[in-house]
Amino acid sequence: MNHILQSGFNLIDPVGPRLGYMLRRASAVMMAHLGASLAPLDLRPVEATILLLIGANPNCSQSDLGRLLGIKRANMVPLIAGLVAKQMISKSVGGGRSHALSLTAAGETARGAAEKIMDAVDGRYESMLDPAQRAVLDDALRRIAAGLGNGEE
Amino acid sequence: MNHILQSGFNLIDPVGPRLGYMLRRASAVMMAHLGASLAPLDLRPVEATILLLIGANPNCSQSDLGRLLGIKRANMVPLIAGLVAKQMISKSVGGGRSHALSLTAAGETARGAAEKIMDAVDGRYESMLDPAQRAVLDDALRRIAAGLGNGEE
DNA sequence: TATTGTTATACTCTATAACTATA
DNA sequence: TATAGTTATAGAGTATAACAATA
Repeated sequence: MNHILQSGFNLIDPVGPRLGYMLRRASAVMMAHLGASLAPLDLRPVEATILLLIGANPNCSQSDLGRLLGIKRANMVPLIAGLVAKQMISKSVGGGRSHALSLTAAGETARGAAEKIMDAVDGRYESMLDPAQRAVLDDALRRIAAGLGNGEE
Repeated sequence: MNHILQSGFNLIDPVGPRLGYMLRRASAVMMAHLGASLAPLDLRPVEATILLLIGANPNCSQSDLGRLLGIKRANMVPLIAGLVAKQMISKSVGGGRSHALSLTAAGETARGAAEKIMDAVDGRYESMLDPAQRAVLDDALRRIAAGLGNGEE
């Protein structure tokens, strides 16, 4: 087990302390953890998210989901088709050309299991912070995600 | 300009308040902003990062960079080749089979410009927070990125 | 033998353009 | 005409396997 010194170079990291890269790395760590935790359900994070969303919004359309998740219409097609193939969601006729999406019994079971896993993963990281820190983190992330208030640039 | 009501459905969002998804969205917003801001330099965020890293660590190898950035050896090849093609970095002989990477004059110019842009983007978001909030955010992101202290799972 | 650089390949995610169907 | 779903396609990003070169 002597693979600690794998290189003759110990790099100085000028980007590690930057906000943008810290966000990126923290996000990647949590997403990787979530992905590994959902793997036993044969669900990716985006699929679990869609199950939770349809559960909370029965009869929504896949375009509705795409808008909320920032996923283009065209890219929703294989996602929804995959969950239909797994018999977790079903389509019925909706207004216009849209479909009304709902969870099947198996889909509701998967949604419940996925929610439990997502709660557990979030909980593991939230437990590293005290309530005051969590409140500050929440507020900061919300403001960053909302983008720059005025100028779009 | 009446494209406010683009759908008959206003979705409830059960994943929006989750830590993992807030991190992901905040990261995506900042990365998109950084990408757009670097575009005039014809540099992607990962290329700008590599320029900063080589500037801080002259004569490092591309495997060193890959290890620090979490990019596989095989995927470093086109990245480094692209920056060599842009005449921003150059390779000289290193130990073993490795190359010693360094910035050309044009690369040093680009590195300086990229650093200024990265400072500006980070600054725009950091200015939305007071110093106490920034300190809490930094600490929280660092701990999340470090992963779970003990059990890997 | 271990490490580096390299090629080839595949899979996911994302983006655009174009087409069809429906209110 | 505007919206929804679909198809095809192209570009990043990332992963693995295999190979050559070098200490």
